Formats: sequence, structure tokens, C-alpha cells
Amino acid sequence: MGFTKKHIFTDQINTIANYTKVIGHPARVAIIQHISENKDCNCNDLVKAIGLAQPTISQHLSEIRKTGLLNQKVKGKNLYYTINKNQLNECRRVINDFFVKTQVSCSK
Amino acid sequence: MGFTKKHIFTDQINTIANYTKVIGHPARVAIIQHISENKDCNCNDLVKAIGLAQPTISQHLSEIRKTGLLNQKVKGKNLYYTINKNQLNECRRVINDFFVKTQVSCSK
DNA sequence: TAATAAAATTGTAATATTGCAATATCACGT
DNA sequence: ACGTGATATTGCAATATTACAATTTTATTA
Repeated sequence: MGFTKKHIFTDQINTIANYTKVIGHPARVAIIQHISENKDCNCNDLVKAIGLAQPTISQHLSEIRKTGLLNQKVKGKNLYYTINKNQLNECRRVINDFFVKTQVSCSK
Repeated sequence: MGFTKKHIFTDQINTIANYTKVIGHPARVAIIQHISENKDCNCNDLVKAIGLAQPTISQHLSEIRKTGLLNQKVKGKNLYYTINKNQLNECRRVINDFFVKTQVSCSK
């Protein structure tokens, strides 16, 4: 096949998997960390800091954006990214709930 | 290309990505949850409960095992899985540290 | 308006992942 | 030893992902 059979799983499970999948690539971890550590960080900064080509960084940014974890600010010809703190918190909550639920279940 | 350039990232970043990647598929989320909720759960139980073919479940189990999240107990011809609580906790810690670090950084 | 600079998009090649049928392996019971 | 049941492995097809060169888009500045 090749495609994930998302329809056989609950929304809750798919949500957990969607969030973790975004963080499941080192470039995206590095991008999120770099944006959080550097105010007014644009695509070019990420290209230089991480060492992947501009289209590759742009593609990863797009994946991260899909989960709502990024804000954009246009300043002249630059596009500055910041972390959407609310969404990061929501992401953290969903993943943490997974761990709590799992740990509780397997301690019964 | 097609392959992830892991060598350009730090071990810390790769560790985070490795853990989240495993949880980044709904079948593996469902498997982990089902094992944690059911003592003495074997591969066949998972096949029935989740609705993917036996080789597919076996393959996902293998991926989860690689991160050390599973214990195995052989009883007769059955192989019972349980969650390795220490490793689950370690996994949770690594991912939580990522969130803490990111949230602290982007609040400065 | 033309040149410039930043970022997205397109196209493409290479590799990885997902899923399953068929088969192999392994341990038990007869 | 033979059959049975549980799981792993193999092989394969389909799709997804990763990465980048080339190009396009968009806004700015000379």
C-alpha cells in the first residue's frame, strides 16, 4: 500500500500521531528550537543555521505551520516566524495526556 | 534525496525526533495504548483489536521495540507484550524537556 | 521601471514507510 | 516426528517523505 489507514483510528489517536509526527524529524525539531531562541528569525536565518537548502527549510516550515505552531510577521521583504505559544501548549497537552493515560493504564 | 540528514543535527535533537517519530503513527499509538490497557496482550489480540494485518502489526511492534518501549514475556507459544515503564518515562522526559526548553526560550 | 532579495512553488530523483500475501520459524501438544 | 497456532520475516506494490535545482512570486529599493 504505502498510505496510512487513518480512518480506522479514532480522532484522538490521529491527533496524537499528527502532533508527534511533526516533531518526528530532526530538521523540524531544530527549526522549532531555533525560532523559539531567536526573535525575528526568517527563512534565510534557518537555512544558514541548520544547513539544509532553502526549499527544504521552506517545506519543513510548511509542515510545522499546518499544525498551527507558527506565527508569521511580514516586515518589508522579510517574513519573520515566531512560535504560536497557545498551540505549542495545546500540542504539549495532547502529547502529555497520551503519556499520562498510558502510564496510568499500565500501572493498574 | 529521500533520506534524512541526521548527521547534521545534534544527538539531542535526533533523540527527540526518534522518540516522537515512533509515536507519529496512529497504529503505533493504538498499539501502545492497547498494550498498556490490557495485561497479557499478544500480537493476535492487537491484530483483532486494531484491524491491520498480522505482518503490519508485527512490523509496527518491531519499530516500537527499537526504542526500548516494550517488554516481552514468552508463555508457551504466546508472546505477551507489556510497556517498559522506565523507558516510557524516559521517552516522556525527553519530549517534555523539549517542550519546556522551547516554551522557556520563546518567552524571553 | 529595473534590479535585488526573500520565500514559496514546481519538478524531480532518491529513499523511506506503510500494508499485505506468502512463507518461514518456533514452541507446544498429540 | 507431526500438526497446530503464534509470530517473525521476506518480497513486493503503492504511497509518502526528504532534499534540492530551477523557477516563480512578492515586496523593496535604486
